Amino acid sequence: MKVVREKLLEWYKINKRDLPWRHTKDPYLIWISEVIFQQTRIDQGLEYYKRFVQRFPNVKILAESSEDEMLKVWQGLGYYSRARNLHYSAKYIINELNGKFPNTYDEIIKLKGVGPYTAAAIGSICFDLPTPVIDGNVQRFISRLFAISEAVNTSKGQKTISNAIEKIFSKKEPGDFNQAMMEYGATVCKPVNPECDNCCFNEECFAFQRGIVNELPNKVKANAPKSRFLIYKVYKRMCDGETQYLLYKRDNESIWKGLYEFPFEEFNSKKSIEAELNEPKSLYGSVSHLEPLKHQLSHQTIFAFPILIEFDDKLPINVTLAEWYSVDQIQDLPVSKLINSVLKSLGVV
DNA sequence: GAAGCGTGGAA
DNA sequence: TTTCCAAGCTT
Repeated sequence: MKVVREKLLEWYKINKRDLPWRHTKDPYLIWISEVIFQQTRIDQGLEYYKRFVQRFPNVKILAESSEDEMLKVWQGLGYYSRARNLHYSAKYIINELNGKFPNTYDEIIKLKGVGPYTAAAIGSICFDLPTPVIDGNVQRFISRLFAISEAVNTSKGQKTISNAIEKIFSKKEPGDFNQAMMEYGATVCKPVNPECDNCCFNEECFAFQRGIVNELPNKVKANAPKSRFLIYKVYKRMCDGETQYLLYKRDNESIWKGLYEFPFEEFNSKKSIEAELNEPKSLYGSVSHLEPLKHQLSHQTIFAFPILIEFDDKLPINVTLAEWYSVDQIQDLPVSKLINSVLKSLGVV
């Protein structure tokens, strides 16, 4: 297996993509890059990485930023708990660790939002710790190389992958080796249409030898997303000559926590929403229907029916914790893709 | 251990 | 159009 290790390292040194975080060993910058690219493709996150480290170039500046501002930079990237955990951990590093980034696996993994993968990545890249990473790329590359048919998204399958990595892992160059496995999985040993014609491991790859490359990795299938039906209530008013909208910050919910949105009411079917919308009523002002939106999440399908409720005066609205924001103020509020679509249809953004 | 957490691109 | 997937972590 020594030959696999050396071929992979050699391949990486020649073929690695030129990416911003590959020019540094600053644990702060590596940390940011690793968290941004959790469950996220390079194409999708690259500009976010550049913006994030430009705005928050070190852990102190991140720790001193406001949550809203940091979430605004993260807006559109998804999995917002990553951003909130970064912020929390930055304050922890400044306040509890005297600003010194932890340099052992056990200390690194204590950071909120840092799990086995990210701790191993930071440790190996920044501190030469001999800790193998296991991400989606590695699971695919290793399961094919060793023809492992166990489901990789189970603890048993993870253990098998982990044992297999030990056979080829380089403790001498752990950072490069870890990145090499991931880079190979991302660019050659791809999920669909892997480039076996262009692969230097045809002789060593058990899946290739057996003709089962496209059957691996094996995974336990995810559940089908559940449908949700929401009416978003867009309250709009003129106040002192400026247009204002009523929004609130999601503090207690799990999804989109920390982001702002319009108050909503949930229904259990599209039919019940249509019945509600067809019922003519005007409590405080004129009501008009905005463009319905379908928003696909990994685990939910949201059917959103925004309605615009325009006020003639300053009648108070009793919505918990919601506040009026001017169009200018809304530009700085972090919002989900879905709410951003509603704001676009209103011409606010 | 299983479910929840975003978004966008590819097939 | 639908499905899968992408440098995972938390509860």
